[in-house]
Amino acid sequence: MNCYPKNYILVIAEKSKAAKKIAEALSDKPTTCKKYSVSYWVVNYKGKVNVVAPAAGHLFNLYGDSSFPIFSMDWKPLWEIDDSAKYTKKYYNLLKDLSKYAIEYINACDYDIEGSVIGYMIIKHFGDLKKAKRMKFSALTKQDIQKAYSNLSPLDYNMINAGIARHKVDWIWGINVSRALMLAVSSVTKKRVTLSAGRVQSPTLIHVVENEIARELYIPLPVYRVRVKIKIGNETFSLSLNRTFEYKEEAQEFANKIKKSRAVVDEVRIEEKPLTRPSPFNLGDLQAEAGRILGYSPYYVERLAEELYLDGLISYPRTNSQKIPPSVDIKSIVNGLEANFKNLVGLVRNITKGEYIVRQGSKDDPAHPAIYPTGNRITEKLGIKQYKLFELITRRFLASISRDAIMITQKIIIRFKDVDISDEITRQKIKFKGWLLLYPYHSVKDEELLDVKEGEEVKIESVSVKMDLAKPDVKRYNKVQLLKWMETSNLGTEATRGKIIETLFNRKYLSQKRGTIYPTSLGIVIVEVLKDYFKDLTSIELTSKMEEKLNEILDGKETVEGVVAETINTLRIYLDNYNKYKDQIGIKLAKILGLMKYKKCKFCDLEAEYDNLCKYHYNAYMKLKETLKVWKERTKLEDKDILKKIYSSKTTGKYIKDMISEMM
DNA sequence: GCAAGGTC
Ligand SMILES: [Zn+2]
Repeated sequence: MNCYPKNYILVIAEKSKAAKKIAEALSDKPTTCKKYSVSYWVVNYKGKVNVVAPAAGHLFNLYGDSSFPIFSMDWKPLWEIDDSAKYTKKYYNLLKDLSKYAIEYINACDYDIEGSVIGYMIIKHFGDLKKAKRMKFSALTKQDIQKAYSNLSPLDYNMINAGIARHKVDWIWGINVSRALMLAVSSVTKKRVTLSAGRVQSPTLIHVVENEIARELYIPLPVYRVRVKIKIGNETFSLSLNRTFEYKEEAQEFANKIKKSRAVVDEVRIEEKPLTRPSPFNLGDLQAEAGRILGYSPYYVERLAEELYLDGLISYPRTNSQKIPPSVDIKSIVNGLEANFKNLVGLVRNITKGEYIVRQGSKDDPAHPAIYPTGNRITEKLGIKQYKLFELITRRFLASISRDAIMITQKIIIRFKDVDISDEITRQKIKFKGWLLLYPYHSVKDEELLDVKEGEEVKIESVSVKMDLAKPDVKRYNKVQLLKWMETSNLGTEATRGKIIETLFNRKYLSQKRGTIYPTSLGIVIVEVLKDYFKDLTSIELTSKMEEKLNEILDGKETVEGVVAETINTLRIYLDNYNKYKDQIGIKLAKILGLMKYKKCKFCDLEAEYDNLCKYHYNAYMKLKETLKVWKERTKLEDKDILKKIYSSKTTGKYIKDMISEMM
């Protein structure tokens, strides 16, 4: 068919892969055409000529001049305003050209608010909104696409407006507060530094900072436990009883009672339990597992997965879904994988006898299924890191369609008759390995069961009291754990979480040591400034409130103008206050950036506020004094010995250790 | 130059 027809229906897809799928669903033999080195397709469908052409995500973005504050912005071609998005120019030009001779437009972008904006902007700038329709599909399968094509709706203005409001709210908050921070510094120092704040990045930074401060102020408290060595038949076991005591005397008293008690095997419980196979990956799970197993950072995983997707080896990776719909032909995917993963395919056939049942996860996505291998064989040579990720995705997919493992657990309940206390010994054995063979990245205990019978006598060999230190309930984060926190806090999307974490590193708000994330002094001060002057931006509630507003727009109860006006009003109040304290903020930031002299804390780069200590080290000192009293009461030890014990514990926070080093 | 969101 002619690549330059006239009077056709222009079908706009969000990306090239989707355009191709749509064309193939509408025709068995779509004509592939190319312009500006971008492929598009011409098909005849139900007697009409359709041209299916791709965008590349957003081709338009918000732009405003460099004034401050700034509340007016316009949509501009992305390639004009962002040097790193020059590649969008060819898609822009293609859609502009193809719009000229179209008589109808169909927005066939992903069915979510961003997809609605992407298609709307293209039709608005190049085509005719009065001749536009929306196509709604939830999977890029032939049936879904054909069904969607025959049930076209008018343009979904509520969704478009919700998307536009999202762009504007983020832009207004982000650009203005970022400029406020930078201008505060430059007005005091005449120096330009890049600083930023935003709806997603700022609550994420604050979470790291608050977590870190709590962790570095941690002081373990002593607890006492009773350990019992017992003998059943010829075998000895060591039990650490669950009960904990604050005071050594209490623990000793309890230990004496145990020592005098008789003991017996009260019950032997043997159970068979499935160890459920995992669901297929969504992007967050893939980033978590690739981090845990391969040591890759979340953003790197997203980039590699994108390449595998473009190579045609895996399905679309930026998805939240853990489900694979029945329209996906699992059998032929497994057959296809045989070329590159002969052993794994052999294993999965063996385990399942060729009957594959996907273990569907609970999470879903409006536009895409879970990540799975397409079954295409590797044609171009993959780098080793890419190959490892592909193998991980393949193994996870095969595990998800295989069978649950079966575990046998044995619980031996030991009862100390005279004190009426029970404890247990547990053993577990793998009866059927199932998916564990395909996805061998969990250490699952496989032990022999014990030959112990109910009513058997238990000999108490020895009883002792041991001091333990309580474990902290705050843990430092690595990138993957931070990304998972963002996910559960509903911050960012699949495509942006990894990138936003990298932004916090690029701003030098965060640093990393052996994989563990620490906030820098600059990060800590940025958090202080945001908490004092732009409180809304410090909370994840800004996102949930925004989403409520977007839902109101979706329900037709609110408008873009209303939401934008509300944002501006809130921000204006903050900015009025900011103007009063601008120099103070600038000085505070300039100091930590090394642009002004100041008196540093004896132990860190923050400003000394209490004699020669920053407020965090001062807090550490106060807390240590209080905790010392508790320790003394419980252990009856000398201060010096207590400090030594606290200092030598791995769990003690750094601020606390700094203060102890001062006192010893 | 600065956000967050698409996609490469
Ligand atoms: Zn300090």
